[in-house]
Amino acid sequence: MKKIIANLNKAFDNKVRLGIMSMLMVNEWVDFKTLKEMLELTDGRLASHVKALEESEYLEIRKQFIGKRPNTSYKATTLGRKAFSDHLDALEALLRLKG
Amino acid sequence: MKKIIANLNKAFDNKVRLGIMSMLMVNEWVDFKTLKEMLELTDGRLASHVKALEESEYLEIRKQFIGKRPNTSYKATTLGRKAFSDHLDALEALLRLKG
DNA sequence: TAATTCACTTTGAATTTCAAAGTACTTTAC
DNA sequence: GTAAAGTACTTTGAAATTCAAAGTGAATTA
Repeated sequence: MKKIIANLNKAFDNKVRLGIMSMLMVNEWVDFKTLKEMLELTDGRLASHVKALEESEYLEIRKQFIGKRPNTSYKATTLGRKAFSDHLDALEALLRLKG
Repeated sequence: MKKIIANLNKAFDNKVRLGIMSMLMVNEWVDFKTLKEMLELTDGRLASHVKALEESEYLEIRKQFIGKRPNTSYKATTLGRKAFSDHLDALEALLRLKG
């Protein structure tokens, strides 16, 4: 009857990071602009959170040019997917106290 | 295709508060000591988070004596249940991007 | 009478979060 | 040809959050 909240990952206690990871669970690569628009964020706020996730090695970055314009995309790493999935399991377990 | 994370409630981005609310969704009244043990928290940490939830009017407090010992219990208010439930719906919606 | 229980409050430091502004380079519009 | 807009940041600094640790006070059991 222990470890009720211990398995919740601190990396995902923030809305923005939850949102980013959710998007990246569905779509392989999502670019900066799309994330920014979908999650309704400022540049700085998004940049800081992808940076945090990158430092945890939960996502990887690809920089390229589309035409002449820079384009930066993000993808969840295997580690990131695992961590997020574990977090969701922990959340579910928490709520399964209900049943 | 908007409001992906806007409906997530800031009050529940913290593990401890998630844990407290989860317990209170299942059990009408839960006392301080039980919460503390179940969630493996220090007195101060638990006290600060129940205080925050109380200030949001998400839970109510009942103080009584059991025998000669003080006993403090908490219960989710209707507002709290609604807020938590909405938060979970928002979480679900977020993850339903998947399907 | 000393230690323990219960439920806190206070303090202070560390961490986190965020808006705002700045950077740098490119491209499109006028 | 210059001004505005696009892309993807970084920096700065202030505010908010989080937490451990220690203190409080009243009662109780050893």
